[in-house]
Amino acid sequence: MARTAKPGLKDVAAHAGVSIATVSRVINAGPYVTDAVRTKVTASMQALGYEPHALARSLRTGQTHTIGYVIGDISSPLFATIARGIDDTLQSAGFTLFLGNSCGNTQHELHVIKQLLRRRVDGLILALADETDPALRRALADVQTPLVLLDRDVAGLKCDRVLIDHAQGINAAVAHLHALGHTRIALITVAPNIRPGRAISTAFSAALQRHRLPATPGLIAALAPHSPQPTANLAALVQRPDRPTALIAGGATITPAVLRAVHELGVRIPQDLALIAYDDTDVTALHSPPLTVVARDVYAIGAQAARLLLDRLGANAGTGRKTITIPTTLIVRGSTVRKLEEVG
Amino acid sequence: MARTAKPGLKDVAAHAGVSIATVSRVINAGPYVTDAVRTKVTASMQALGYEPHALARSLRTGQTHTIGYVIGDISSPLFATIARGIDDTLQSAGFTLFLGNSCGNTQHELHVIKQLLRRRVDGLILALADETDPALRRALADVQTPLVLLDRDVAGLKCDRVLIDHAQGINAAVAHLHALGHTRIALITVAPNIRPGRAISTAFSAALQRHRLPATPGLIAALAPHSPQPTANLAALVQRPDRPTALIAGGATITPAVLRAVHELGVRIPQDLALIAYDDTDVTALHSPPLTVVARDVYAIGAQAARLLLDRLGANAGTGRKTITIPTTLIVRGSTVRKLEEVG
DNA sequence: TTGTAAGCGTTATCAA
DNA sequence: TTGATAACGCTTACAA
Repeated sequence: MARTAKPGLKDVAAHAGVSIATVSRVINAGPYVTDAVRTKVTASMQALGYEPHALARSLRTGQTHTIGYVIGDISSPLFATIARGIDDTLQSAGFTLFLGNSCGNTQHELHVIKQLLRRRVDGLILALADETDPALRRALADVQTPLVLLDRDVAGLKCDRVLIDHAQGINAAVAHLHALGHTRIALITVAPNIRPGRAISTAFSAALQRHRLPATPGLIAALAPHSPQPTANLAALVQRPDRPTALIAGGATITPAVLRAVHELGVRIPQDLALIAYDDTDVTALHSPPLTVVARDVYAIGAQAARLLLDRLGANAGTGRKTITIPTTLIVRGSTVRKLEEVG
Repeated sequence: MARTAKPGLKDVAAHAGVSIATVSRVINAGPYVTDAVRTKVTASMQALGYEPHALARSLRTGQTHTIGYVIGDISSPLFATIARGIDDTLQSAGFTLFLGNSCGNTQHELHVIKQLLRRRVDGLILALADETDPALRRALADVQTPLVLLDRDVAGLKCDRVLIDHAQGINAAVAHLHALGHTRIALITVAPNIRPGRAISTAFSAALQRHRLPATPGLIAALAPHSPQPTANLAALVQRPDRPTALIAGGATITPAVLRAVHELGVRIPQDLALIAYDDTDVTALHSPPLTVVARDVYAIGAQAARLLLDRLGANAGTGRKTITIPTTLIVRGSTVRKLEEVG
């Protein structure tokens, strides 16, 4: 009984005693099909366990109903939530998600993107590892497939984007720390070759200025992802004669690294150092003390990106790039304010 | 200059002044091609920016060089690491990963699996949300595509598997606690409708017996993923007259939930309760105190699963199901043993 | 309302 | 060593 090859349209047609065109019409809910024929064909499909061949269909129609999502660092705490946002939105539109991990390597990233394009994904959602890479920028410029960038800014590339309003959260963070009396505030954030690194640094400097706080040189550090440096960085910061009394860990991947450094060096939070981290995750929420964080609706990042793509693929395509901005907010917790029992 | 449609074999052939068959041979490094022709064709491909159409190729060859990875809970801390293990292994073999998230819903899971099969993935790696579901089991039985199960046990399904040796870690955990003088040990783990839930419960009971410890009823609780119950469960445990002095949180998704409950209830670790959690993640390592954990090589789970699949797809296919077992080890940290300064 | 047949971009078989 | 040509499984004019 075991059929070796999966049944095709032809087999169903033969079984039902109709032409393959008719079967195709039934499958695609096409017009001009008698109810009698429809039920007969449906029965045959069931009987044979027919499953449509998506590849053949795509070859014919030019649409794959797939979206590629490429991220530099799949172990980022944000990744899963963004992916869920994308996936949920896509599923409801009948699209399937294709995942690509570039391991932070731009060359590899380029390879993955190329692979996805060969599979003719209908769209691409990208969180590039390095938006400044010339080869990557050249390659992206040629891409005809709709693109959505996640908090990235590729010079000269016209495409939809979902951006994070880092300034909002960083402003609130600096204001909060200033209000608590901190004047020497340090920042450790990601490298400036992706937008978050630049946006956060810029926003931080601007905020200091606005609060008339000194922008002490050396109090801003930019890190490569998964850098082992936080310990060294933090050690250097803590040993300065004008040691900062507060630190902002600017980036979801930066946060665990900084926390490890904090533990290794025995720095007490918030007594020795007030700490504001990025993103409301298990790591920040379950920390002792719970961390004050700059938070954002991570799920929405994915959902909005998917929506942008679906919009562009739809009939209401529209022209011109669209940009969606996700706000950030400050959630105050114990890492910046001592608990009552500790104060008393 | 902007070509609307991507160039195909035909265009390259015309540009190079050869037949499409020759171009195809060049692309596939086929035999019987003059160097002169090869360079000429290669030049044409470059000039036109030719990219092979993976779908058309797959339709012809019957191979997609894609693997589907379906997981019940994409926000599990294990997911990313497993995916990296799979991806790294696949990449080197020229395969691309297709991601499917079922959100813990079996019906949705079935849909996702069907989608992937329609896209003709060459293999499927599954971490099912509920291995006991009859509809799912029936569907899987019909699948001709190679399958690899991740720590799941579907009755009657013959396929390769990567299993976790939970007994090893749980034994070590119970032995460790017993050695510290604990006699009333509780377990909170995942539901028994997936293998980890059953394996962990069974191993736990067996370990208690081996250590001649009482298997007090009510000290074992099984939870649905993302259940809000841990607080209630833990509260109930802590209020018992014979309250346990130690708790094992059996499952990577269980751990954060239990920690939240611990914090909410103000239970002190390890003074009020010794705690052993699952998996060496940021959450467990950065906790205060750092958690004693049952750990496993999570990356290897993915890597081995991918390897099983590649082996089965290769010429050396072999027959009979293969099972790879990943060991678990106990990493002792502060959540079961007080730090010196706290003791002194 | 249904059937016939062309073609989507490849690979692979056969001749030349 | 190369070229014509038939599939792969499907959708879609166009014919009937």
